[in-house]
Amino acid sequence: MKRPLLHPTLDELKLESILYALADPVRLEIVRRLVGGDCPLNCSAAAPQHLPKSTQSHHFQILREAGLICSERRGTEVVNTLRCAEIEQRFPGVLRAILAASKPLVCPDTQSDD
Amino acid sequence: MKRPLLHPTLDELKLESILYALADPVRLEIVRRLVGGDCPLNCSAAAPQHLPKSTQSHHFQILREAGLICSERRGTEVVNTLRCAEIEQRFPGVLRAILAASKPLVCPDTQSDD
DNA sequence: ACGTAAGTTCAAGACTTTCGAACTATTGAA
DNA sequence: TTCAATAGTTCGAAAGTCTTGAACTTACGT
Repeated sequence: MKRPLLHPTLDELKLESILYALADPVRLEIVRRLVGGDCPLNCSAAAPQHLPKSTQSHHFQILREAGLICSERRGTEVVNTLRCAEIEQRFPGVLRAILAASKPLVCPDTQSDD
Repeated sequence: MKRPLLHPTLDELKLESILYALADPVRLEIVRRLVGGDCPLNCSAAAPQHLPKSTQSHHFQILREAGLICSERRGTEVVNTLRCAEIEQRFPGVLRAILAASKPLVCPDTQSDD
């Protein structure tokens, strides 16, 4: 039995849930892939390869319920988009800064190496 | 037996750990109190009242190990400061945006935009 | 030395996460 | 329409994390 895909409204977004959702490396990677491309991705395409499907489903539920992504059933798949603008409106700068920080672009002359 | 208070270096900071630490309402509140005042606070003063001490200790450990706070023993207490500048250096804008978003300030025009 | 105050450690129960197995729903082909 | 394949969901169990009371440590003041 598939439940409807529920999305919180702008009002219902909680900063803590968003941070929690982004605190997991797998979920952060999913979000990065969604922000990267312009077109919506299905779950398997947005998730890292070889992630068990049950785990994948769990991660997407957390992202959706935190309000980070919008998921729509399209036939047999679920296509996902980042709720970028809404989150930016509610929590200005947060998602942007996190996404910027999440890519430690290895620029050997600007970064001190480890 | 009390273990030494270990702090990650700048290099060792992980974005995920920082987000995870801030994703808990109690810990976010602690961080807010630390950023609010200029002087370091001991654990009991920084934590919400009536929080069991074992829970408090656990939360401070998570904050410290994520690199968000610096804790120093001062006699019988542990005084804590936010590692604001360091985190800003490593993950620009992240902590600032989260703190700004965490308090829906009554005067929205006083917020500096990034 | 004693009592007090501030934190820490430990252990147990509650809760969460992960993942295989079984399941559902939609599509496309025969 | 029936069948197989595909994309996700649900369930259940094992492993892990969180919360908290109780017992402990450490430092301070008297």
